[in-house]
Amino acid sequence: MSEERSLNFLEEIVEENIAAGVNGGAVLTRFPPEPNGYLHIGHAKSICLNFGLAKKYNGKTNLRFDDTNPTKEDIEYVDSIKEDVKWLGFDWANEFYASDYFDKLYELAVELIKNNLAYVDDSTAEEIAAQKGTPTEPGTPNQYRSRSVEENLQLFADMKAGKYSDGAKVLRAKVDLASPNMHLRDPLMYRIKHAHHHRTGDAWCIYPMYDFAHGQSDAIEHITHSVCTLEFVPHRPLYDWFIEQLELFPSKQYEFARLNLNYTVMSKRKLLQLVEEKHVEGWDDPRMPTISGLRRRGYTPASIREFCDRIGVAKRENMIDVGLLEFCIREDLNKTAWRRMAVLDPIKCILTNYPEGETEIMHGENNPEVEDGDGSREFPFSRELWIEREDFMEIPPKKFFRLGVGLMVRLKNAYIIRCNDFVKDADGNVTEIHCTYLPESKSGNDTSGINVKGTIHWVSVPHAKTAEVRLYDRLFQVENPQHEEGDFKDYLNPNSLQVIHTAYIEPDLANATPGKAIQFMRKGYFTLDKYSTQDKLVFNRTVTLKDGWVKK
RNA sequence: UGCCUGAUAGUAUAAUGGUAGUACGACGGUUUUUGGUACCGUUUGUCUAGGUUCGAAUCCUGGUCGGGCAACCA
Repeated sequence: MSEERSLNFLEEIVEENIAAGVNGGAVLTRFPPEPNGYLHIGHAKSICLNFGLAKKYNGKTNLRFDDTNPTKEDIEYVDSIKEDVKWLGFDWANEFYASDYFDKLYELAVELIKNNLAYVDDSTAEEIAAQKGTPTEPGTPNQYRSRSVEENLQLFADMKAGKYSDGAKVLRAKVDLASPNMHLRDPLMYRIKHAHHHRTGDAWCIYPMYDFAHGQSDAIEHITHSVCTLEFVPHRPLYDWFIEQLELFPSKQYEFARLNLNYTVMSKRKLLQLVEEKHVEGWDDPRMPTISGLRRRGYTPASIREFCDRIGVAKRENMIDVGLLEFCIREDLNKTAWRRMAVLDPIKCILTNYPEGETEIMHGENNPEVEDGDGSREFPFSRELWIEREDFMEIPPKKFFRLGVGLMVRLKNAYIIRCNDFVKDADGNVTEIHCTYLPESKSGNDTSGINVKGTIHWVSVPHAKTAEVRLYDRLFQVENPQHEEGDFKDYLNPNSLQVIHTAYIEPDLANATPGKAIQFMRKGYFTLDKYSTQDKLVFNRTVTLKDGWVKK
């Protein structure tokens, strides 16, 4: 806990409420996803907020599925959402579904009809839209608005009984057709949908709308602080209206600005499109901003929570730089990831003065950030090594602390070598580098007295294992694809995935497991892909290391 | 141009009438067997015009700019 950290506006509201004794000082929040897609980093902000607020003030949080539209929802999404929330590290007090309340909601609707505050309307969707007027012109009542309570009661019962086809009738709240707030112009409460629901099956053919389900569900559960995003601000008067008319538990709605991350999209509709049109592998493609994508990419729950904490909460529209997310994962992984060596773009380096056929065992600590190195591992050294192609230059510029003819570097956890020569093929590509090693410079008992600026990673040729390595870059080429002209998909980054089919890795890496982060020294943080096999290891790059080396 | 809502360094976020601060970024340096990490330093800001006040990022008025609202979606 950082001392003297100032409160965000939601915490201020909660503290004021507690001080004033509202609801006896209780704090009960909820996280209310619709099970129509996978959770993304924006949901993580909401999850951290709702669970965090409750935890801070000794309250609880319910997980409630807002499952009032059976045609878009599926049990697959329910399962993934539960998995993701748990993975993020949160436990809900209760698992509820808006569909649990269908009977109760029906009763409440009947109550409104009895109080002459709701009516059955036979108009088509188009007619209703036209009769609602425009933002500058008031709506006009139709003939159905004045139906008697008895008739409405009967018609609504008939709607429930399945006497009408989809779209034939709706139930509307009788609020104010002239309201400057469009949401108050007799909003729909129920529509007819002869559709199978993933939980209630075929028990219902009428389903409540968001505005007549969400607030009522909050009230039924005695949610004290119903936290949602800014686009629901205009719904709040209606949220309050229903609760007042029905004299329910006084849940209150508060709104914050949703998370926007640059170089990606966050709307479920757009993410669904990317999946369906195969621009990505699936919801858990490591380039996706989904929780499952981030998990597969190698992000940790702690790093995502830290990110949500750092971005703060306010009511102002924001665009967070993805660099902050990357900072959070680097910060976490630097302290936990074991260091290993892997050569992604190999070139052969031959130590001409090292005996052929000889092998030495070298040692390296798992993580220098941890006391005693978090243990160590062994790896073989020999005459022929794979090194990174970019660690050699034919004509090295000033301050190039790597290899070039006449230059010396330290091989990590091994010897200092000097580059003497190199071999080119017919096309002018460098194919081999010839070096000599300094026998007295071995790591651990270096008596050479020589200091070199650069240290490079390497893997012994005869001992190396191979793996496929996937390098990910931002999904889009522009900061805000949604804001650009035309189709957002026109702005996809064609190089968001680079596959390296054969990278050479040190033998110990055969023991990698998905979710366990590894730092390929000098290259970045990686994790084994969830679909990797023993026969073909696949590593995903979570994030690069910060690179302070600027080429000129 | 009806209603709602917001505006503080490049990006976020504090300061709640009393010294505009913090983080990320960028730039420079020290340390380093990762050009990583760590540490140190530098950098840049109150949308605008008035008003109230000893004093305004904060309160008031006008303007400007951004976001949202007219789904039988949530």
